[in-house]
Amino acid sequence: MNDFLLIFKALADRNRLRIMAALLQYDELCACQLTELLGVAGATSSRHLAQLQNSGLIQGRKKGRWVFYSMVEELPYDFPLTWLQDKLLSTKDIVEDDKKRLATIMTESPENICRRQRGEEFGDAGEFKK
Amino acid sequence: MNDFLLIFKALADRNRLRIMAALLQYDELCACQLTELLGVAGATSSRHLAQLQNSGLIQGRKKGRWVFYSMVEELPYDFPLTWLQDKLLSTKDIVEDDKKRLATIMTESPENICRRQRGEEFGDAGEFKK
DNA sequence: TACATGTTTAGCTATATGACTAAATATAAT
DNA sequence: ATTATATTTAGTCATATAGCTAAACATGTA
Repeated sequence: MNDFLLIFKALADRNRLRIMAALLQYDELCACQLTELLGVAGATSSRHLAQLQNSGLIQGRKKGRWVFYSMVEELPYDFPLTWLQDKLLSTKDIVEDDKKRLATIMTESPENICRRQRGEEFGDAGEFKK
Repeated sequence: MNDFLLIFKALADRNRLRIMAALLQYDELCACQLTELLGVAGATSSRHLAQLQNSGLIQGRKKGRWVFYSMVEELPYDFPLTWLQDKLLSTKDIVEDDKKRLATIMTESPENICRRQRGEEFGDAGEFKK
């Protein structure tokens, strides 16, 4: 298949761009933190992460039960990450709200995030529109 | 809506990347030449061109009955066109065959291409209308 | 061992996308 | 004006994609 095309397909989704923006701000984030950021089901966020990983842009590092994701250092096709970072982080409608959400998420332990996600699997406080 | 995302969506399709590659090799190409290159229905290629144009990467110039497409000079979000050109034109499975096809197409007049396309609307072999 | 927990995979559904044909539009030629 | 022609839009269909829940997997803990 076509690796070059995979890069654009990986970036052609709003939630995956949000993941990229998050990983461009923090060296490493675990799956549950990114799930919390996106506000989607864990399975959904996992699929997005798999697609980004498959494109060669991000990598996952397993540490016990957690998987920490980060940008790949040696990017495929010399992908211009600096440009992406510059534009992504200054594009309001994608990451502005996420910056605050991320800051909050980083103050919590992954354990607490995961615990809350488990608890919220069914009916949280109605904040589940989509 | 999100313009930045539109760029990646525009590039997340093999046929649209083929169009980009073609326009990175030739200053201007008319719709029928690009249709001929892709080997799809004229309507299909027209929709791809519209999407690329809507993303801000290419532009169309009307000249009589023909519409000539070309890259936009002032690209949105400082899109790194040099990088795209470099990688796209050296990625075999996308453009290698197209380079020869394009060279052939350029030896013909748009009129002939359009005439053949009309004739080939139904079944390409043997259907010699007029 | 058994259980708990973080993540992924499987299976499903709704929407988005890309392909086609036919009709509509815009412009040139007669 | 009428016809021809290049392109776009409308309408349809099949496939791809993104979301969900539930089950499976992998690993830590009792």
